[in-house]
Amino acid sequence: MTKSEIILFNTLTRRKEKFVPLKNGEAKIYTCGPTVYDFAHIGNFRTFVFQDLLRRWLEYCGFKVTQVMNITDVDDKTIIGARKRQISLKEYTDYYLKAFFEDIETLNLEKAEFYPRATEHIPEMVSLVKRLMEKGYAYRGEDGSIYYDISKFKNYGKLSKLKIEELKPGARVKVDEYGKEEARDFALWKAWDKDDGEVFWDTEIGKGRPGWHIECSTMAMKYLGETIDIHSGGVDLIFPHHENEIAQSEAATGKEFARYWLHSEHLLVEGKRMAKRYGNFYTLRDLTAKGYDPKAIRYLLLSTHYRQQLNFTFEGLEAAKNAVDRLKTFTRRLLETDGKGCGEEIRRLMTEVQRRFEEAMNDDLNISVALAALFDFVRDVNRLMDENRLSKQEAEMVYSLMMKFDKVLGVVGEFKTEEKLPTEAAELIRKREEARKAKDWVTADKIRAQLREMGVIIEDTPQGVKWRIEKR
RNA sequence: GCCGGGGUGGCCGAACGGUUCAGGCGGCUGCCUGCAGAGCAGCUAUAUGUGGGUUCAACUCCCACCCCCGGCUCCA
Repeated sequence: MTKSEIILFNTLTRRKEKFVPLKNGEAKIYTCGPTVYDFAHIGNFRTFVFQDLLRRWLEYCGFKVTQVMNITDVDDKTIIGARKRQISLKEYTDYYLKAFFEDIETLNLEKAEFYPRATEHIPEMVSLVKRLMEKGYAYRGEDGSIYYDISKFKNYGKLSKLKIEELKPGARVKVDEYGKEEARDFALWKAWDKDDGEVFWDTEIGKGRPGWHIECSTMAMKYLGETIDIHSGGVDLIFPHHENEIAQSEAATGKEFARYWLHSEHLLVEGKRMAKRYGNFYTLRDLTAKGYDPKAIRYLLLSTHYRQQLNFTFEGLEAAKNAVDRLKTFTRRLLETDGKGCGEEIRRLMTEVQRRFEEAMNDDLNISVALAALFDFVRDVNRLMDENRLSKQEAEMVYSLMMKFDKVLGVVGEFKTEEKLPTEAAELIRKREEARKAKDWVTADKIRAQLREMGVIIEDTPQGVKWRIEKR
């Protein structure tokens, strides 16, 4: 574990706080996941990548992380979607859930320990709703739905810093649409109506389906306990979603629900809010289909501090790709290095970069500063290699360090040194060398182009010709 | 209307009351190279939305204004 401590910005207090987990050395985190009604878009992934970075940083620091990411597979959008396609809710959400898991892998997100689905936790939700009714926090509305009476929860608004009284005149509050007593109350359990079709559960509290917020309270407590260390999601979830989760959970248990609340800012695309009507709405698949490298996308989403709005542009994506290439090229070069050795200097540089990287990340995941430290290091070590002053053994140490950093960043990946060169490529390289010896540059360049077509990249260096296979 | 966040070089993006404005990307020049690639070195004019103020010193603090983004029960 790193000696210095992790500082995180807690939305609850609106200040940076030292992270002290409930249980020494363990971090229990709940990260709000996707509603599986469509392919997730890059805005969603900005948040998921942030949550991944958080998780990886905690692990780097030696914490045993238990992460829960919920899967919302029953709500208005999923029900409507399934109905449009005339398939069951499960069939519909399974499809998008599978796609989500594929996307997670594409973006190199570490797997959470649990991905609970709302529909698989109905009994637990029902019992939480019952508990809230027994304690007098919930009531049944005229329509048969069960609502949470926010006036009963004295701390309502503590996360979003909204005052109940000021919620009322809000322009977007639809009054009297349902059978709630107060427009601001929210549904714990929605009574079945004909638009729900076959989607309902017959339970002790009636025929219907759960409200949105109850799943998170229920599943967080089931897998992580009544008080969790960190809860996170996009800023848009602060209100009402997270506020309501607090109200439900804390009313039921009388205990603090989550100690640290972390929220990531939104992503803009070309300076604008991402929306289908602006034509700037992208899923991960849209981008990979255009040929963009997932590692570059990950880097771009990662490289801006999570509490800063991130402006996603194709120019930026191009830049991200080049930055990732620089790290990759550097790391690969380490494997081929066999110089004289520089002794103390490399140790000093390694100590320095680790110190800077860790200090930056510990400060509320200040990734920009951490990356700056990393790139400084890359430049310094490149210079050592240029001067033939890095030994094989030293290069191996640096390579291990790069892998350690990449365990956090997830953009470089391992290099396989013993990739097989196809025999025909080997033959071409031999021919090209002959041509070069004879200073027949035309033939040499032709063969180089030919190899490139085959996906074999040739580089002439003072140490002889080097090749690598570039998969596409 | 109420409440937040932000405006930094060609682009992205840190920092902070005071050493060179970090780092990345792009462009240019040089070194290396048959060329290319990679790398290194240097350059990219007086950067911090505007106008005031505080201070020996402000991008950093204060005031006003302009603009952008967001929250105020769909939303990552």
